[in-house]
Parts: sequence; structure tokens; C-alpha cells
Amino acid sequence: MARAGLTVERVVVAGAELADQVGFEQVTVAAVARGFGVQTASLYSHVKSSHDLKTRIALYALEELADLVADALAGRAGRDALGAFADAYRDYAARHPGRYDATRLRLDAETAAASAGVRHAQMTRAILRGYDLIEPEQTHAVRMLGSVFHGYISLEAAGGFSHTAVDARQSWDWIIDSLDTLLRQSGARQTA
Amino acid sequence: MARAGLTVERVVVAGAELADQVGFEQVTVAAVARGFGVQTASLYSHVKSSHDLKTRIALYALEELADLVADALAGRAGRDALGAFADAYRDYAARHPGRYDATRLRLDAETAAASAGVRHAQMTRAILRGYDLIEPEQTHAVRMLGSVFHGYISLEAAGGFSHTAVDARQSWDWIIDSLDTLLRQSGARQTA
DNA sequence: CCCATTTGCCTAATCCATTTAGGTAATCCC
DNA sequence: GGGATTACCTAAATGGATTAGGCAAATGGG
Repeated sequence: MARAGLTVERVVVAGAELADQVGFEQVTVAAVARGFGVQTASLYSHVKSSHDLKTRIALYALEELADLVADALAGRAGRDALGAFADAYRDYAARHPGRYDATRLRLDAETAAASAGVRHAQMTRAILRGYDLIEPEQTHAVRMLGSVFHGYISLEAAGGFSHTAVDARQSWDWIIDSLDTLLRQSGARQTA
Repeated sequence: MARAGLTVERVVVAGAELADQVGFEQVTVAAVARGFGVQTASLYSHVKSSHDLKTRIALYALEELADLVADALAGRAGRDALGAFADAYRDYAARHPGRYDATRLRLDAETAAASAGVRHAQMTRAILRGYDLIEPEQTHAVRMLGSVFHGYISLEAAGGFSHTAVDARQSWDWIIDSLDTLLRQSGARQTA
């Protein structure tokens, strides 16, 4: 019988694509196997468990997103960098909702430490360098940016903004402008 | 054989408690039934499906949280109200992580419109009245507050802040102060 | 107080996802 | 070509979701 040519990578990529189509929570070992026209049990040669599969999808998405964000950030600083950073996240979530959901998977400490999540934190800090913040304010600001972006994107995805006439894009721009103003003031306050 | 005395309410409350203990995603019709010492199928007289059970838990948690927030808000305004509002959310998430997760469940439009989610939006707008914002800025601000709180709480729950020495409580207070400053400026800018 | 109705809970059965064990066949490499 | 590896399979156990159909306990009207 002809082989499907499975590898861990192909399984993970197929899982990521499936996540975008039907939602990350619906990604199942059985569903991915069906996509390959293969028995469910066959996938267990490539992933340890359903949880392992989801974790790998999360790590894959985290890498992919970090690459996109890094590209978007290249050569930018200040409000420009902040906007590019935010847009890269928002675009990714819009284009790949399932993968974005995957990046929100709770990873255990070691896995997280070895993931591209570290790069995300570094890039956030790199943006803040343009605002001359010092510790502990820099850490507060890192957390605030992460919170705003994650929170906004997940509320938008959940349809939380669809009941009002105001355009979501306008709110997004207003929020980024506000954050920029806020960070410039915090930096100025310190260096004064 | 003695009856367990099940009702929809008791089932939902048990589900909410179970969510706090083992996580909202792990709440299962079978698990709730075990808690009552009853057959799984018996619960289907009270809830239509697993999804129905989860939806009801979400609606219950949304009501409970709205009540707590309303209490916290009573007689406060400005930065005081903003802080109380934020703390009510954060405390609830800390005390009832499973229920808080439940409030993040994606509801369909009609269900959402009939839920306590509406009260949450109203209370957010009530806080902003203290800052003299007009539309569309008020809507932008509603979205920003929701984003920051949701985002922060979920990142904190996911352990995203545990790798740094800076205390999460300090960041929280700093963020609320920053939002207060930001909103006061936005209001002033408009009324000027 | 008793019978009829309601309703709370049960058994049985089906379907589907997860996971392990063990086998067979294609492929790789010397 | 043959031995090892690897890709995939079948079989089977476990457990959640869900439906159909039944009996017995609670309830309330006469």
C-alpha cells in the first residue's frame, strides 16, 4: 500500500491548517489523520498524543509569528515600530485564527522557555528601547503592551466589537496612538 | 432509589465549581454526573448537550461577575472607580479561574445580547462618564479597557509574568494609573 | 387518600476520539 | 540482496457524548 509520506513537520503543518479552518480546539489526531487519508493510530508514530500535537502546532505558530513580527519591525522605531508590531499580530490573527489561538496555548515552563515566545518578549522590549523606559517601568510596559494586543485581538475574534457602529480599525489605531503617547510620557517623566 | 434532586441550577453551579477545580475545558457532562453520583445520561434531562452546559456555566459566571463588579463600583468615580472595576475582575479571575474562563466562551449573537455581558459593557461606559469622553473616543476607550483587563488576566493566568522578578501587582497598579492618566488627557483634549 | 401525571433517573446502545500493542510492508543503506 | 528502519495497518480497550425507551418516585386534583 502506498505511503502518505508523513513526517512530524507535515503533520504539524496540516494540523495548523486545519486549525485555521475549523478552530484550534477542534484539531484532533483523528481529524488530521483523515486529512491524510490514514488511520488515526498511524499518527502516533509521529506525535506522542493529542496534547503533544497541539503543543507542536503552538510552537510552530509562535515561530511563524515571531518571524513575521521581526520582518515588520525591521528598520522601524518609536510609534512606527509600535504600529508595525501591533499590526503584525492583528494581521496574523485575522489571517490565521486557528494558529493564533494555538499561540495562546498554556505551555509548561520548560517548553515555554525553549519556544519562540522568548523572541516575542525580546521584540517587545526592543520597541520600548525607543521610549527610554527604565526598570521596573519597562517590565510594566511590556506587560501592558502584551495585554492590550492579546486582549484586543481575542475580544475582536470573539465578536465582542461587532455590536457597535464604530469601526474596529479606528479603535485599534486610537489605542496604538494612545499607547505611544503614554509611553513617551513615561519615558520623559523618568529622564526628567 | 433515592433521587439526587437535580435541577438545571444545581447542575450549572456544580459545573462552575468543577470548572474552578479542574479547568473549564475539562468540564464534561460525565464529570458533573459523577459529582452527583448519577449516570451521565441523566443530566440530559437538564441540559441539552455538553455545549449547552458550558454555555449555561458561562452565563452564570457572567451574572455573578457583573454583580460583584456592580458592588465594587458603588459610590466610586474616576480613578477610584477604575481601580475598583479592574480589581473586581482580577480578583474574580484569581478566585474562580474556571468560571472566569467560562466568561470568555464565545456566545452566539442572540445569547450574548441576552446575557449579563450587556451589563458589563454598561458598567464600563459608566466609568468612562467620569472622564468626559465623547463618541467615538468613548467606544475606543471601552474597547481598550476591556482589552487590557482581559489580556492581562489571561496572560497572568497563563503564567506569562512568572519569569520576571517584577511583581505582577505592581504592574497592574502601574497600568491602571497609566490608563487613568490617558483617559483624563483624552477627555481634556476634547473638552478644550 | 388515591390515582394520574409528571418528572427524575436508569439501562442500553451507538458513535466517535484517544491511546496502546503488535504486525506487515515499503524503503534505506551497505 | 538482505537486514534494519520506518511508515503504516489492524485490533482492541477506554471513556465522553448523545438518544431512545422505561420505571419509580414525587406531586397534586378529585
